[in-house]
Amino acid sequence: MARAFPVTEIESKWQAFWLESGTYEVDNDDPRPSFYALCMYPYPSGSAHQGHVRNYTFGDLNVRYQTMKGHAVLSPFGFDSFGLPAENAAIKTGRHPREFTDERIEELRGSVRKLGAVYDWRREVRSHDPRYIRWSQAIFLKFYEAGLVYRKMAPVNWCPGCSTVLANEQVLADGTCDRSGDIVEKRDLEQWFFRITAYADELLEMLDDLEWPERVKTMQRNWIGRSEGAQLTLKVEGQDELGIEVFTTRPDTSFGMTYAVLAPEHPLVDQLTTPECREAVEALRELAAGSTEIERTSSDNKTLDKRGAFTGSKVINPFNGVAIPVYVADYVLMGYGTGAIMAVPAEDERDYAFATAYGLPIIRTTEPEGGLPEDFEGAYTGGGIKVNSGFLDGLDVPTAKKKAIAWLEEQGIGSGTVNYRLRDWLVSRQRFWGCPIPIIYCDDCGVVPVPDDQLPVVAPDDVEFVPSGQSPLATHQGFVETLCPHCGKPARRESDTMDTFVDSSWYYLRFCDPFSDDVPFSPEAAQRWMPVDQYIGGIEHAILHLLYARFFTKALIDVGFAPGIEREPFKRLFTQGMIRMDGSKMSKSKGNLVAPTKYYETVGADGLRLFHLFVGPPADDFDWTDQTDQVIDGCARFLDRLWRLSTGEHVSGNGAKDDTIRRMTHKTIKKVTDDLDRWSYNTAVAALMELLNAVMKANAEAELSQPVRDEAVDALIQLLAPMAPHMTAELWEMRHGTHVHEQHWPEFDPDLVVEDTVTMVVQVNGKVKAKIEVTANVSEDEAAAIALADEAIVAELDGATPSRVIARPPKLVNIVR
RNA sequence: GGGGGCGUAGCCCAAUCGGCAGAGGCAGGGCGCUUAAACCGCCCCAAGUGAGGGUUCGAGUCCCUUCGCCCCCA
Repeated sequence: MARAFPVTEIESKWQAFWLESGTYEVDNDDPRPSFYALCMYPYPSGSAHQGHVRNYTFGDLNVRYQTMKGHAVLSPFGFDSFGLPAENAAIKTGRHPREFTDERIEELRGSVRKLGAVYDWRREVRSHDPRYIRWSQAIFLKFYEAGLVYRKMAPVNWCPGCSTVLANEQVLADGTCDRSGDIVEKRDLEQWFFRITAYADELLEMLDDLEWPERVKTMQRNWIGRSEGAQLTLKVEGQDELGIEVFTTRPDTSFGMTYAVLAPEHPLVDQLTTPECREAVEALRELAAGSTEIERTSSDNKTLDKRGAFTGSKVINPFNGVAIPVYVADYVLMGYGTGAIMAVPAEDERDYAFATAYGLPIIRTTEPEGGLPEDFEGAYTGGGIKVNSGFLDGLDVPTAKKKAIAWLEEQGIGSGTVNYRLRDWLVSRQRFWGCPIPIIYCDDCGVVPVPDDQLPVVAPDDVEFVPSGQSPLATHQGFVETLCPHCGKPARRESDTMDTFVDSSWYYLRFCDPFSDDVPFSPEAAQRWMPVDQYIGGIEHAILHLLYARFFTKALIDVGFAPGIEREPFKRLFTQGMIRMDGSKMSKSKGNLVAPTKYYETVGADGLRLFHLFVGPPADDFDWTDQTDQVIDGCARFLDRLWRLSTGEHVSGNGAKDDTIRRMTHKTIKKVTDDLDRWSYNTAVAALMELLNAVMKANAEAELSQPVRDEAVDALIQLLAPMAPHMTAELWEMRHGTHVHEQHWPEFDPDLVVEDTVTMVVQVNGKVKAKIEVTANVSEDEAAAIALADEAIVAELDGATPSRVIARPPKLVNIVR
């Protein structure tokens, strides 16, 4: 479409200005009150896509708005530059991931600048930069020293075809490798963990006070999955020294336990399996090894009858002394609780399904008020009164729980415990393109941390990427072979790298001070800027990234790296909606991207930004459709109209609309300010359009005096400045010779936003019968009196006495006949 | 299976604390401008809020049931 002004020229001009002038560079000793605005730093995937545009449009609006409100706004940018795509590309092309990554960083940085988003580029951080790696590794070792990092055996996804370890996202839903199609197996490897469970309670409790979307908090609560219950020992029949530790959230149902289940990986399986049962148990273990956790725990599993096997052993239910069979079943996971359960089919759905499939007895121990219906089938998981439960009979569920736990403790066979679904964070990745774990293995000295003066440990450049191998690090002699820092003898380096979530768990702290090389960040700088005042990103990071980052902040404080900062890193979180196309998420992998580039040429970054702000509530998803381009043109048209009004001739007017327009201008200032504070960008834009329409019309009809017109136009430009920064900068410069983004955010005159008179609606039985102009401060009694005196109302009532009059001055009176 | 979100003019969306269903945009129509068209300017147009029930003087908004789409978790 033809534009009213040279879009590209103006946008380049201002982008260069913002970069060169350093307007958005802030020093740590800036005297203004601070505001930390942060968008989740991106994986450098090349040129920005619409998701980035949306994200950085919201972020930039915050940066510019808060700057105009007088804050020193910390607005950093960086790159989450380690990760699988670069490594896969390296395998495909033979090029080093660094080259590939650096190119994409250049590309993304360039297209972010084209959007007109402003950052303090001096603070740029890249995960793969040795200066960053050095501190990721130092933090790892500090955590190790503090006991927050440890090693243990854990299963990994192993693809026999590729003879390599796969990340979870490389395993397809059907349990096959995304590259070779082979069935992925589980293999045990010695791996590194972060002890995030040590912070489970704090991570749960501190959620309450965060200004985050409720659903994100709910997701985190569910992920942590705190449950109170009991742990108890079930003694093996005939082998008194042997017992199975089980965890249950329902100790009150113990009298209903009719069998016990071990996870297939449980260490006691071998000992408890009798020779005649061995074959079936082994078959089941193989089945489980080849299944995903989702398959194993899915409750709509139709093949339950094939998913369990009797071990041949029995254990004693300590509550009633009954011997019950021990099964192995894959619906019990080794990672949850103790890896073994007491099964109560009457009161647990999966136990019920299993018991039904295997013909195991079902004993009900809870009766709801009024009893269960005759024909009730399935598990009853609600509350009620205990029955068939010995000394618990007649108690309600919570009381019975307490009493059962007390009894277990008395008997010395169990205790009340808290269990979490949250597990320790496995950070080992058998990958090349990640932050190397700074550990050396020595035959004599064991596990030895790399000394601080030898950090960073950086992956070598002279590696070959072959399609079907392990990480090139593991086979690179120059890397792996080293000397023990303790005894000086030959030793081996750890060749695993860290999960990239480690990098993204502290980058927001490094942004506070990316200049220091003797500390990860100076405590003073972190104290100055933290916590992040507004964090913006996608809902897909609702659980892992945000949980890990919260854990890191707390742990960094506790190990002494970040004294004096708040324990929660992100005070306010906003999660933007997804962009969908043809019903699915717009993404590179779906191949349904609509590149932003073409819009820069036509409607400009300003037009595209305005579209993203205007199309709907920022938190909602929206569909990119055939009509979208027309809506984008509509946004550009609005900018054109403002340009014309601002640069066009003032029609010498009689001032007839002066009062109306002045009031409207000030109301718009109030409305837009309120809307920006509550993330209602779509309505803020609509309010600006409304004002512009009114001003243009009044101006065209010669009803405005120059000062009123100028006041309105200036307000429009200032209010629009955080949304369409280039054009507003140009217009303001033309009008005032100064920079609009350095102006203070406009303030409204309170006298001009309140109306003297209001239209009061009078209803009879809820139906509008009259509209009367009243003074805005009319009292309840006056409003009722005015309403009842109205001609139309008198006629409507026809002499009848109203049974009720509800007055809500000054807007409404409802008369009930 | 569990948790959450969204259903309002042909389309995208407003209605902030329960008070006149309509702010804004797109599409469409009309008029003006034009030799003509585009652009531009002005005007017009339309739903009773997915469905059913309840609470209330009053429900798009609160509660229950139900349908559809989407997201997260299992």
